[in-house]
Amino acid sequence: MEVKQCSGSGWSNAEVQDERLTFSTKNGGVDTNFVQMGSTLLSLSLNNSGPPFTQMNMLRMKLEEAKKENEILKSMLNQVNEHCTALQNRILFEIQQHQLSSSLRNNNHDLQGNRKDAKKPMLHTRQFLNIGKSSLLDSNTEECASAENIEKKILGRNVACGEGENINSQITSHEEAKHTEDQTSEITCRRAKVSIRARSDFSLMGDGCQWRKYGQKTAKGNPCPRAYYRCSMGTACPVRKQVCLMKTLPYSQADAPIGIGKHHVQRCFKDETVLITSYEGNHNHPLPEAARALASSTSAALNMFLSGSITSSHATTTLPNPHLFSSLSNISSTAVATFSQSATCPTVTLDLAQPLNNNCLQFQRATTSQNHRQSFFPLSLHGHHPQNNSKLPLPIIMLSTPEKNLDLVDVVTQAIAKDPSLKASLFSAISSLTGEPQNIIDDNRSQQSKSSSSDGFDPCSKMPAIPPHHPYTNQLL
DNA sequence: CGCATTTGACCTGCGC
DNA sequence: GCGCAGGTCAAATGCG
Repeated sequence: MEVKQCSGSGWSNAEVQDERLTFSTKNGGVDTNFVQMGSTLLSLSLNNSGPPFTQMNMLRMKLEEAKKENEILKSMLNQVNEHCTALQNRILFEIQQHQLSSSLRNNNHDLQGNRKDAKKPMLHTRQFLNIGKSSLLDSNTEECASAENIEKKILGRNVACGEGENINSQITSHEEAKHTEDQTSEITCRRAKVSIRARSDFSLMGDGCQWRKYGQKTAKGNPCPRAYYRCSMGTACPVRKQVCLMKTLPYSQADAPIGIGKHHVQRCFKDETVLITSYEGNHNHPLPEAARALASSTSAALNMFLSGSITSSHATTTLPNPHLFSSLSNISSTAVATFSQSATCPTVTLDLAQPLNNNCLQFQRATTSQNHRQSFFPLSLHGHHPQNNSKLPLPIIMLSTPEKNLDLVDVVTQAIAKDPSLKASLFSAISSLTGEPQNIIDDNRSQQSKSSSSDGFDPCSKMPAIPPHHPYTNQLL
């Protein structure tokens, strides 16, 4: 018996996968040709032919088994990721629902005293929901009932965005409910916006997605036209992207694209080396690896905003994800995320153009006043003062305040004491992240002591941070 | 010929 | 109510 098919480089994949081999035998001049044998026989035969074949075959079989297991694990991981995202979305909207109902209750109470003032906080929520003309809040006497309707809408949106079309199909029996859900789903997917400021030598910011340009407009007072792109990777993908063009060049004159697809030049008006790209909506299709990382971070940033700061109009934190952003900005490997409640929609601005120290966490907050008073709290990520080798590392205020190099606790305590809204906002944000009420100041100290003793603990973790492997659903790219 | 971009018209929201 | 500005549409155009 001789092994008919065994190439010099080894067994073919097909043969190994089928765990069969093909043999040719000659028995008394009668060629039995190719006989396919089971793996057991094969193993015995190979044992007769020598140890190298047996080991190689065993290794290949193990490799195939590992591959199969890997595939199974991959699919399991994808499922877990999807479920995780669905749960995250559910939590977010439950929080929003809670905040909205609280706000409505407050409004109803305030309306008895001053209706105009009571309308203001609702405006943000309403704008966020984009209820617009069909406002459920127009009637004073119906506000309680309207609150219930809004909550239903939010719940429907929760289901729509968190669990996708499967859940949608479960409630098709109620046509009106489905219509409302579709609307609210669209609302959520379209209204929240993530803007990225990135310093780049290239004319295009490759994000791994395919975009189709559908419009261009020149903004008043800005010589740079703004271009509008629609995601063309999926059918009817709702994601849109807009950029400010430095100049209107034909594609042939533009720099070579980094990613897939073609884009126009897009620059910040004040700084022509800065690209400003705004994303809006959620992809309804799987993303390529290149786009997934950015999508996960932008969605994480937005989740931070939606989960903890929906009632505040402006707040900033830093997203420490150097691997992700290094491809987008050659200056800074951190992103300063600015959360703002604009007139039209909540916006998260990831500023990669700021020349920040990589080891610094910047926390910025502004009041809800029109003046947008801002406080900067850049914190050392590694928890120690660069000029102080204290064995007990404490984050230090290093910049932007007159009280330079004061202990974080002292300065934050002062800042919180001076600004009740900051205190409330911090409390809300931290509570939403940890799921439990917290004493900010006390926990700050305890966390710092924890951080000094635990490996890999990031002082940022008390701030909204990007999960290491955020699923790519709920993307914003 | 098909696809992507361009560009003027149209729509919509907001401020006065 | 009106005008403005931003956003979108869709026919025209260009390119491979």
